[in-house]
Amino acid sequence: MNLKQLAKELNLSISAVSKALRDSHEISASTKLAVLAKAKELNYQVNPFASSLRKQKSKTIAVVVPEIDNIFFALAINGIESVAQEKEYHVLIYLTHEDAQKEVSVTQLLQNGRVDGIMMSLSSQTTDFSHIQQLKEKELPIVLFDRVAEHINVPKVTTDDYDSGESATEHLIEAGCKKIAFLSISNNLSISNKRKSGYIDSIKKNNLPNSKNLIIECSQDDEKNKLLIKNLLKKKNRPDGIFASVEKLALLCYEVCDELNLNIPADIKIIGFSNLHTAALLKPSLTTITQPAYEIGRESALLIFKLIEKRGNSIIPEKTVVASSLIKRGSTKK
Amino acid sequence: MNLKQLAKELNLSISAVSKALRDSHEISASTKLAVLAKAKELNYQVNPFASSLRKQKSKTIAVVVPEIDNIFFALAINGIESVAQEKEYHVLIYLTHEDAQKEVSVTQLLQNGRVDGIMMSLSSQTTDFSHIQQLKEKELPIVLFDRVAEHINVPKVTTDDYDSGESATEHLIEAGCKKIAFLSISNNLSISNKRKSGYIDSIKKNNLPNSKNLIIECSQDDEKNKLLIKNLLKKKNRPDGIFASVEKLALLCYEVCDELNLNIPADIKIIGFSNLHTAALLKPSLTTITQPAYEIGRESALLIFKLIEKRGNSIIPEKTVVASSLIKRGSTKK
DNA sequence: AAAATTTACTAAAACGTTTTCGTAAATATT
DNA sequence: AATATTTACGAAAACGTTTTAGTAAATTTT
Repeated sequence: MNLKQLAKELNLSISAVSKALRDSHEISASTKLAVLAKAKELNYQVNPFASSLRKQKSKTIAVVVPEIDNIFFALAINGIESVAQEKEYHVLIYLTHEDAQKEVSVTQLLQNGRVDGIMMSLSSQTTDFSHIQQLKEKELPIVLFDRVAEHINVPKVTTDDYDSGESATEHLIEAGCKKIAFLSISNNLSISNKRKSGYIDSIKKNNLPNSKNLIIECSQDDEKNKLLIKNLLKKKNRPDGIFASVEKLALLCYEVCDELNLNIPADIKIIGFSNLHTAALLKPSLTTITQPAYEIGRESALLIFKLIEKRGNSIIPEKTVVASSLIKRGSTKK
Repeated sequence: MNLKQLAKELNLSISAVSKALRDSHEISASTKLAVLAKAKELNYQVNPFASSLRKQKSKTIAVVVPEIDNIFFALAINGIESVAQEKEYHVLIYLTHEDAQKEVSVTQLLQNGRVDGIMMSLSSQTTDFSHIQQLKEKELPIVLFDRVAEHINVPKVTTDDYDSGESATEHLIEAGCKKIAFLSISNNLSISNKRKSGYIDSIKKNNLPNSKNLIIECSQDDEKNKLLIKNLLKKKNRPDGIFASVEKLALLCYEVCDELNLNIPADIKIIGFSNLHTAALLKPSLTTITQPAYEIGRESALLIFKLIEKRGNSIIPEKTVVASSLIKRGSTKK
């Protein structure tokens, strides 16, 4: 069922029917009624490709994320989808699996008009940002969220990573920690680095030991990460507090403490960025910096639609920050 | 940059260029080379809408799920995406948020050719399946996964819910439980009902009390669910084992036991369907029936592509079952 | 050497919309 | 009543591809 057939049924021209369907003022009320009725009767639906081809609009946005089996990204996508649904847009999902090359190829794939905008969270392996710059130059709307590239002037939505890094560290200090380690996930990632800066500055401010040995550079390989953490905690003068920059590192700490028979929080206190539903159910419950993942998703989506619908005058903020919240639980009890 | 411009640059006709790009035998090797080179130089990319319009193929599949911030669906989507990437297909995501009405409207939305196939996991509120039947009649390929409708003859991919229900119950019995409760999530859901059947049959086979009072019908409202569970465990002759049909109900049990000061597994043993990363980190660690979520996603995707690429002869299995595995942990220790 | 076939292309239609432009008829203005 | 404007529609172009049908020229077959 297409416009041609519908028009024939109605004894009208294709253009009249098309106009009637989008409520054009050129069409009389009675004709509109007839068209709507017939369209419903015959279950007419606009062909999206013909429409997109003609209008040069896809009514679709892309979400490019490193992984989806990570509650943060799942929640962010949830937020994005909620806005897309309001705007009657469609959402395409692409996973990079932390592979910079795949990120580039997806980015190139999306430059053919398939989407009206792209929302992306960078892979931890991405060190070159020219593919992002390219989108910018092609004037394809893009918003980076959470894992952003600092020095590229595209709109970015993040949480207050530096501040949260500071307050997480302060919280450990208040809980009595004297020697706090920081678990970094990747030197490529803005989130990791900003959280680290917050940590370092807080350590300095409080005149605590600011040793490079206390900053552990972890990777995507959890076996290796576990070994790194184990070695850290096996040392004679091991730290009495750990600040994990991402969820999975905090969980690895729990595993290692189990294996080394270290008591949390008596022997060592742990805090980590996390959106884990079960943080409160762990023993001890895990003190977290909980990121506003859903809101970050929503904010990013609202931004991308601002860019898509942009009229000359509107101002798009380059940075949007949605605050995280520190949720104190058992793992940092005095 | 489109075919027209590219053809002009090459002093060729549009059709020659189009054919060269898809390696047609009608075009000489030298011309093909020239076309490929120029296309690369000018960064020509096929317009997907023009192509889809002409070919009546979208190169896109839709995934319709009740929620995404649920590790099971996240993993399933991961599996689906891996196949889609291999096939160079695009993946659209739609969330129904357990709303039957939204499920119907999404289904209708997708009947205009936007996708070549649909993979769906039903909402817990869905009781009428005519929208699925409609897809079937429109010959729009559809595969149901995990949460399927039993009596509709479309391909379905699930785990061995009945068998797993049985073995979960047997496991509790072997661990010494004499009075086992089952937490159902929705009477509309095949997964819940099949797991329940496995439970009931196992209970009967072992001559244990088969009381309706031991089957708790939970809902989407976690406050209410918690109350139901609390009431169950407050009873004088409370059960000594609980089989939670879905992850979140198992977690609620942990919360309730905490609040009621019941010791797991001494006072009560718990087993639940779950894909939780942190199952092993809970105290005690949670015994789970772990579903092959990623594989279910992959299988469903492979099936949808079989349907999409269907040649008259190929046979599509109506039921595909991927086995779950029982992972014994602390919550069911003798 | 004539006829048949193959090669390598071009022209044009088709996919189904949307939108611009044109125009009779109806209505309003002077 | 003559002119201007509005109403309500239709024709046709355009979006960018893919594919069918057609055709000179080159090659092969008889």
